Amino acid sequence: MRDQPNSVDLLEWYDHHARVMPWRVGPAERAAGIAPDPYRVWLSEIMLQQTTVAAVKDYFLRFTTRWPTVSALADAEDADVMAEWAGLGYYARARNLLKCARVVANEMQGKFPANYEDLLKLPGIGPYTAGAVSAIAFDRPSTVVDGNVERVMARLFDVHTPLPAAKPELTDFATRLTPTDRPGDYAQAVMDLGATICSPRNPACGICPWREPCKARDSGTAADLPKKTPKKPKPVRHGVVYVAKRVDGAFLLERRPDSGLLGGMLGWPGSPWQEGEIPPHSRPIRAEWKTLSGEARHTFTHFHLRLTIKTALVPMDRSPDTGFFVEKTAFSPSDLPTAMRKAFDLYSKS
DNA sequence: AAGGCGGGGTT
DNA sequence: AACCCAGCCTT
Repeated sequence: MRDQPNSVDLLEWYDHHARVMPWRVGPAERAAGIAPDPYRVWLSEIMLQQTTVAAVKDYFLRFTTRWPTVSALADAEDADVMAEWAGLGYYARARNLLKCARVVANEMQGKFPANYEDLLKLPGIGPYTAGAVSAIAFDRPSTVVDGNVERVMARLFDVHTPLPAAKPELTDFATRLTPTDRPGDYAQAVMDLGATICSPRNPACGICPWREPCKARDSGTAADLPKKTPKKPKPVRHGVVYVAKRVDGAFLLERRPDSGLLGGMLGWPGSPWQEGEIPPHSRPIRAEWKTLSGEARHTFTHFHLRLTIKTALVPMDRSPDTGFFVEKTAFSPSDLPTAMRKAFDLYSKS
């Protein structure tokens, strides 16, 4: 009879192969009694939602340098936090990040709750993040189920049910494997295993600490798991944005509404975006508009976008119908979400 | 239960 | 150009 997967085997592997990351307290440090800072664990886990480690690194370092504590972040201006988050995507995370920081700073004396249920109540914290913060920051035996863990469980137990229907079953397997000894290291170990050895495409089964008990390795189906229900094709939407430069170098921008696409972010004023023809709309300021050749292309979660860019140079004394001028010294393209930054890049090269 | 919500990487 | 990855919230 084949052995069951064993958390001790995984932890032994993790002790030698843990990835080094700016927010992580490694196994040796933890064994020496060094506890992680819950603020840094929480911030990193919010940033890591749907986002790779490589993309998060620089953002994490900038955020923690500028706002070293949850109270410092709670006192920040909304616009500063949104600008610092620009380019990382899923901007509701940044709005919820601030909401959460203010609850923790103002109602919890700057201390994050340690248990899963209380963490789950906070804005932007769902089942995954509640488990991750509870396990990693407070060494509680919470079960952590992210995409890596789903993949590892699907392979270990050869689950062929497609996601997301398989989620409860995979969570159940993950729960039964979670140890009470070193739960924080274990949570990071399963995710590291999924990110390195048990990777989506070419799993390195030959060097996997769980190769013996892995049912999918047994049956040769590892690389085909987990199954996923097919996704819908993305339609193409079209729109116009207006890049107005005042003669002193200031640019005309608008603050997008908090709800919806790119919510709370700066952007160029423009038309709505839709399939087919560009809908009727009004220009943000009276000027002689010229249309640039070419389009800025960007793909969102559920559609492709093609933006036509119109530009104008406007005199000092003219006031906009929409938006506000941002002084030359205060404007930075890196404050814009990527779609808007691409539009600016096209304008810059014209 | 289903769909909205980014961006980067790989093929 | 098409495909892959993937957690929280709202509806």
